[in-house]
Amino acid sequence: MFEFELLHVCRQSGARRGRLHTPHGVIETPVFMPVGTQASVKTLSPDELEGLDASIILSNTYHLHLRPGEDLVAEAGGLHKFMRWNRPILTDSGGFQVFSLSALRKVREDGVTFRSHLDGSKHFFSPESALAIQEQLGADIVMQFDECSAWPCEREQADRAMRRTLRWLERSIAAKKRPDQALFGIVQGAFYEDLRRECAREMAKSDLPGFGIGGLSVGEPKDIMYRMLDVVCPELPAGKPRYLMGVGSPDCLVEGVCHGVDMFDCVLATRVARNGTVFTRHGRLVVRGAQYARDFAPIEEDCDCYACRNFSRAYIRHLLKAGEILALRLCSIHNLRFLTKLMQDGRRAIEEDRYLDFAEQFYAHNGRGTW
RNA sequence: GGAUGGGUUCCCGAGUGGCCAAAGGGAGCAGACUGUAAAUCUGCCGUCGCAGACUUCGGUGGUUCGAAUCCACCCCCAUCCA
Repeated sequence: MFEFELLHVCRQSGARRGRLHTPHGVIETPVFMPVGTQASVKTLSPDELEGLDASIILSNTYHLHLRPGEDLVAEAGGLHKFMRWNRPILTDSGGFQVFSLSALRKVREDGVTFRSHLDGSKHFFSPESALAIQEQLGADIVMQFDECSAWPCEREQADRAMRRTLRWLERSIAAKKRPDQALFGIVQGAFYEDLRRECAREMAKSDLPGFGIGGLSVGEPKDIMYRMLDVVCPELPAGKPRYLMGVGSPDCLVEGVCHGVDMFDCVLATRVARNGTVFTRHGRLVVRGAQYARDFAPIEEDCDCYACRNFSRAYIRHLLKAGEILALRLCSIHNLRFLTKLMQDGRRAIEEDRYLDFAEQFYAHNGRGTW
């Protein structure tokens, strides 16, 4: 029901080309997964996402638990049916929300007590409850409840969070009931190579269908993130997918693939889109900027997305300035298409053993580390 | 023609003797954004500039140590009455 095929490893770069089989269809990897936190990729319909070649999307345990609640989603027939998305879904466990809403939480061994950002009410998440919620939601891939640490992070704290995450993984495995869902562990260890290595090595002992790499892209320099990937990936079984959580920008995706990553998700594309910035092969373009007021060219001349095939920068800028919702949709469509296309092109480059060339060509135009 | 209320920095609008280059919005410009508390947030927003200086609150003149604020006249605007 759930299977990962490692189809090819690029002889030039070591980048991996794979295929992930899930109950709701096949995912070609490397893949970028759009984020639909509250059972919706902001501003877009499922039809539009399919048109963008999104093969899997994310949703979120924490947010859906608070609203509308997993019982309601289950009553609706599960998340796929509820949001009318028939392709695969991955739900994040809420570990990251606990991390990013740190002011409202208290972490202990049994789990985390936190306050809802919506109404201040008190809630408790444990590895078992986070998994139980995800089983009710019914995603194809579910993530373990983990403890994410910050940048920078004291070694002692990083060590504690990493070991706790390992223990929480064991509890998640023990609590898991649905055989049709794939449970991914999440490698932690902050920015300490030995902690990362140890965590990955320990996790690799569990026969998991895939592995998340968490706690990265939380403010550290990119080189440090890449070094962590180089430490972690060799420890993970080659035949299982690796998911770099919360990443990222176009350059991070290109580079992440070089370091052995198969799956990515990030809100950046859709968030910056709503704030008037679009991705292009020549770097980011703040289409909201005054310099585009009379620019009647599309965002990207040869982009096949709906926004680029039909509208000019000047028009989109006008919509942005005027506060029209269409602007947010057009920019989101473009940015997501940019990333899915980037992955499509990357997959072909891997198959043809020229991914390094592909990456270098990308950097030549896009700049390295501009995001 | 008469009565009343008004004219403030791009717009709206507060300010009725010094703490005013002038509140607050809006618009504009720029920046941020990486497992989404985000159609959000931050900064700038009279001119030149390091300090600081200079010009500004319909116009002109006056009172005062000092005026966007008080007085006189004038010009506009709104509403009402003829």
